[in-house]
Amino acid sequence: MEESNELHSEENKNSQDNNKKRKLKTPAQLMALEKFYNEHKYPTEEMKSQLAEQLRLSEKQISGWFCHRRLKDKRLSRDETQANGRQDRSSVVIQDRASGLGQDSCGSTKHGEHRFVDPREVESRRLSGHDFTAADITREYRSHYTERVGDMDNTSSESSSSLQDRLLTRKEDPYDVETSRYLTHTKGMENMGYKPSGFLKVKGEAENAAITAVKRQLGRQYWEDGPLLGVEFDLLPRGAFESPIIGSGHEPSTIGNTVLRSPDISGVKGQLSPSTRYEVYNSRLNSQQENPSIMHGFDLQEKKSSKQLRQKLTYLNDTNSSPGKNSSLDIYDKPSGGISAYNSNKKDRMRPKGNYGRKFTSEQTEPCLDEYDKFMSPKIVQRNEYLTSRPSSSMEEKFDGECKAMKDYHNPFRRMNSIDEMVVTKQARVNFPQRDCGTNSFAQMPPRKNQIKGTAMEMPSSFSEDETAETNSSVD
DNA sequence: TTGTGTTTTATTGCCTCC
DNA sequence: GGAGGCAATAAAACACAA
Repeated sequence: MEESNELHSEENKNSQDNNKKRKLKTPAQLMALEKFYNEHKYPTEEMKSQLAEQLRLSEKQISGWFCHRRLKDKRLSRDETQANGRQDRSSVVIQDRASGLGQDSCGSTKHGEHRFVDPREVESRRLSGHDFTAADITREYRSHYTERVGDMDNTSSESSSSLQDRLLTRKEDPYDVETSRYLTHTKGMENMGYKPSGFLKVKGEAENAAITAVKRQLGRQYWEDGPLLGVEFDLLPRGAFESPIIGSGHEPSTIGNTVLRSPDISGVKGQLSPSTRYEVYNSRLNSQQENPSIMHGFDLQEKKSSKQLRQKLTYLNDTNSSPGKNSSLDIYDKPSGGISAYNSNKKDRMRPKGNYGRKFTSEQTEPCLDEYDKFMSPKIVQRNEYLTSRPSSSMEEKFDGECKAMKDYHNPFRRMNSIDEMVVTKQARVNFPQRDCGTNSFAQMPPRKNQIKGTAMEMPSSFSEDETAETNSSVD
């Protein structure tokens, strides 16, 4: 009895100690959470549960993280609003569109000031009245409002969710594909009990109609793809983005024959959190890529460079890895000189910062190659290979195949649907045993049907052939 | 090495909705 | 009343400059 009490007190003590000290999320967990947050600001209970299980966190932690993440969004939103307080409405819209953080889709019903239009409204409309599949919704999200939703959704507002989503690289970011696939998997959605929550919960159709009406009114003031409110922007002079950075501490990196210049990220590198940096990096790149009008001054080479630059940055954002590292712990805990050529001086050197550079306690174990890491890893290697020395075609094929298989293989929340899928999964395990992480649910993820071969699978279906060819040519 | 500032995480209380 | 969410707060972890 005494022994038992002792044991209990010991456990309590341990648990208290464990609870007392906050534990930092591992980079992989953060990335997964961020990615998930980009897709679902208000995850359902089941989603949280799944996420918690897969990230080896408690549901409480998950809930708390999402809560704080939303607060962070809101705070950023407020800051941006204050910083741009003098801007007129149109400018605010511009800023909102560009920053991706200008709006918050706070689910609270008591914060009317933040009641901006949210993708969940679209979601709400669809879920409430129309028989759209989850894939449709996902396409809607994934296309980042390139499809005009009533000619206003992409102009009047986008939530930080969708914008952050947009901020994330879509072609390169493996999470993107992965979570997207999760979203597109209707069955998975059903399994997850996908349903509107939070903000969406309290939004009735009448409200949607009202908001939509406002959005329409606002939206009409904008051109579909052009400047706002009739403001003409001068085309950027040719080479405007070719500022002579050389010699100013930003050393260009060379990939093949293409010179990549480090983006002007020194200003944001200083104090931004990992996630924020992640957003900023991508927003800067995506802001160029998303808006075709900005591309006026770009010739093909520049576009090419931009793509490669983005790819490089994505690589930098996703990892601080060195080649050959498979585990996320390796990736994040041991930043190596693999990118030293890119950041040579001290000020701009790409060192891990924030959580990316944080040490993790010994008891804080990384989820054993959760789906994100597992399937990210090959790409990391691929990118690194690509950046340091162009991979041989066989290398490419190898990684390509691996990536494809891994992406198909490690699809979170997907469940076995058929024997065929199980067979394929088994095959995938044989192909990539080193990434098989035991009986983790992710390890049982069946491959995806309708696999797309090669790099094309990394692209949203909305991408044109030209872009596909272009991307391929950039690789060439 | 140290002090300071920032970010992240955990906790608590309150509010709203069902 | 319970669940879910937001806001405020404290504290830990980290970055950075002196």
